[in-house]
Amino acid sequence: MGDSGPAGLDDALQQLSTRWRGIDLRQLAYFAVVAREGHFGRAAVRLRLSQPPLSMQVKALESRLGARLLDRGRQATVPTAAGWALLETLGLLLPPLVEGLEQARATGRGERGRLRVGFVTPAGTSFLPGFVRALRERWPDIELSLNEATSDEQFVALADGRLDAGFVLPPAPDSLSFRQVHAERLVLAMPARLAAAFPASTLGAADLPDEPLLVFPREKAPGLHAEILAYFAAAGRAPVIGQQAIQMPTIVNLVAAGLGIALVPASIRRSAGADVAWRELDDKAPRIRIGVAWRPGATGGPLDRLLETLAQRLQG
Amino acid sequence: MGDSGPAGLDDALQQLSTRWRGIDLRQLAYFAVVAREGHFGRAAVRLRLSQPPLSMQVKALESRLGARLLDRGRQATVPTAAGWALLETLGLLLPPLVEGLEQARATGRGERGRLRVGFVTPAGTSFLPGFVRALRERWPDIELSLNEATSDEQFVALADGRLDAGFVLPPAPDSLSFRQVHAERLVLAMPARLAAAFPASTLGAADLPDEPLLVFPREKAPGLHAEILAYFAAAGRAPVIGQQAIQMPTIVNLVAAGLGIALVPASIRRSAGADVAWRELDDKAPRIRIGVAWRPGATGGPLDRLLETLAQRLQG
DNA sequence: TAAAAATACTCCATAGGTATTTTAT
DNA sequence: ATAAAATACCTATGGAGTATTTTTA
Repeated sequence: MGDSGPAGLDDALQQLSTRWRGIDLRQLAYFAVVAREGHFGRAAVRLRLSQPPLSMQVKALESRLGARLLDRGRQATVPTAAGWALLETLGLLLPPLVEGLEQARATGRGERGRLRVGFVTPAGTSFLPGFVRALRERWPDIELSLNEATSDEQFVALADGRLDAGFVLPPAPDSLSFRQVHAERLVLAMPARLAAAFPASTLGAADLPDEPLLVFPREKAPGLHAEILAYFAAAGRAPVIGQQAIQMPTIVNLVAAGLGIALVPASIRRSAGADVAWRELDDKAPRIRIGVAWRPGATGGPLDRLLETLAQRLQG
Repeated sequence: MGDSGPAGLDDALQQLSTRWRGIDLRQLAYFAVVAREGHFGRAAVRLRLSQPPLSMQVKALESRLGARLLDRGRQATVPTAAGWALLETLGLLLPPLVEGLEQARATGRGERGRLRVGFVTPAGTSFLPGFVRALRERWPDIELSLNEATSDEQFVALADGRLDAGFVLPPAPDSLSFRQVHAERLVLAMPARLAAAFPASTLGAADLPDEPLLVFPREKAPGLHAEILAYFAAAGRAPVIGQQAIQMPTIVNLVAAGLGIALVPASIRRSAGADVAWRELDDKAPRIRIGVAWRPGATGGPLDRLLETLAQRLQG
């Protein structure tokens, strides 16, 4: 037998299967109820059984323990010294035991446990905070560990089992399950010096400033990369690709520094300064899509509760 | 149901008899052994039963808990998250539970508990220290509370249930059980100024100095009082009764102060100074007898162990 | 003597045994 | 292909029920 785990457990198991063979929770609970009621008959009612079997079970417990536990009197049935001792033990141990059973059940249903969740920056600035709050409220015993990472990093971590779920940009590899959970329009970020030259509040692909385009590296977000370039191409344009950056805030900072323009999620505007001017884009502009990815075989735990809560929020 | 005792116990009992009905220690132990072995077959051997019933019991536990506890694999059977959670609970709670069963049994056999014991001064200076040491060594879980008191005070306390056993001077009331455990010869204590006049090392009742006799009050120790006077009477003497005192050391001090002579237990000599001279007494001298008294109905607990240990010391 | 618990006896649910099949690597 | 666990089926222990007796204040 292994030597991990609590040292006393093996001993206790040994004792339970030899010396205390036959003593079970039912008998202990029966005794405890009689002791607290001080009356076999009322205890039997409480336990939903008739009095004789209750007497017999308590007697069996006394016999197996080798000690009389109750003093049967005409007016009252009171614990003996041994009975008080046992009652004290039970009072200390049965509540946490019941709690432990409940926790095991909750863990089995995925209502308790640890979830390692990755997310890309745009998720962190848009729907994720609200979702995390909702999940914590619904399942307070699920412990979340959140880690910001790019989509491709998350795909590897998911495949390795270092991550349970990831909020990523599509497309996800075929080996992973994926479900879209969020879509957000893109807006144009341009250096403030261009604001006067582009007064319109909404621009189309044809109207955009002829500046270097700052984008995510293709390999980090192939989907988004391709969609943005397709938007330009549809208007017959092939923008110069400027500096690449793997964080949305970095891209906005580069725009502020005047290095080019960028199409970024609308939610990023909050965190930008006055050096950046913003314009809406027309309906043909791509939307940034975020979804959750997970290993198909990893369900059955807290991940199910996450997906379930996610689905409920999408409907509601 | 009463409101005394641990608040959570009633809840736990309720849960055990409804929600977790049917879950018993046997099933929990079976699961724990399988989890620790990582193998149904070996666990079955360890538990002295065949593999199928073990599988069925674990399955029944899983079903009642509503959670799968073990991942059955070709090479190894490992706990699921729920299994680990339950195993942790069991590791924490089963050892103290087994301990509690053992303590209840020990309490029932009187091998554990509190004993309130009274004793008269001569007992405290003679055999009691050794006996207490022996009792503590044999039954370390019996907690002794020792109180010095006169015999008649102890008789009242024993009858009232404020004392479990008392080391007293006979005779004990008929309502109490009594067994003699110690007898000790008496010696003569006389003021040092008389030493030269009584050079013999052993004296008889007829030879004793004609000084006031210092004794216990008759009502505090009627047996001893009567025996001492009978010793004098047998030699045709009727000594003057001097100052009375209810403590042996006090009597010896009075002798030292020159107020008279006294017949006291030999063991008291250790605690006396140089102002007292000692003489042995002849064979007709009474002996001080000390015995243990107890309420006849109070047996069945640690008192039995005390009487038993006492009996063993008298034999050995 | 009357309330409370213990005993007598019956029934059936279920724990455990043996033989066999299914599963998973 | 093979070890491991699950399933099928049987037997018997013992838990729970009703009726009754014994105990005790």
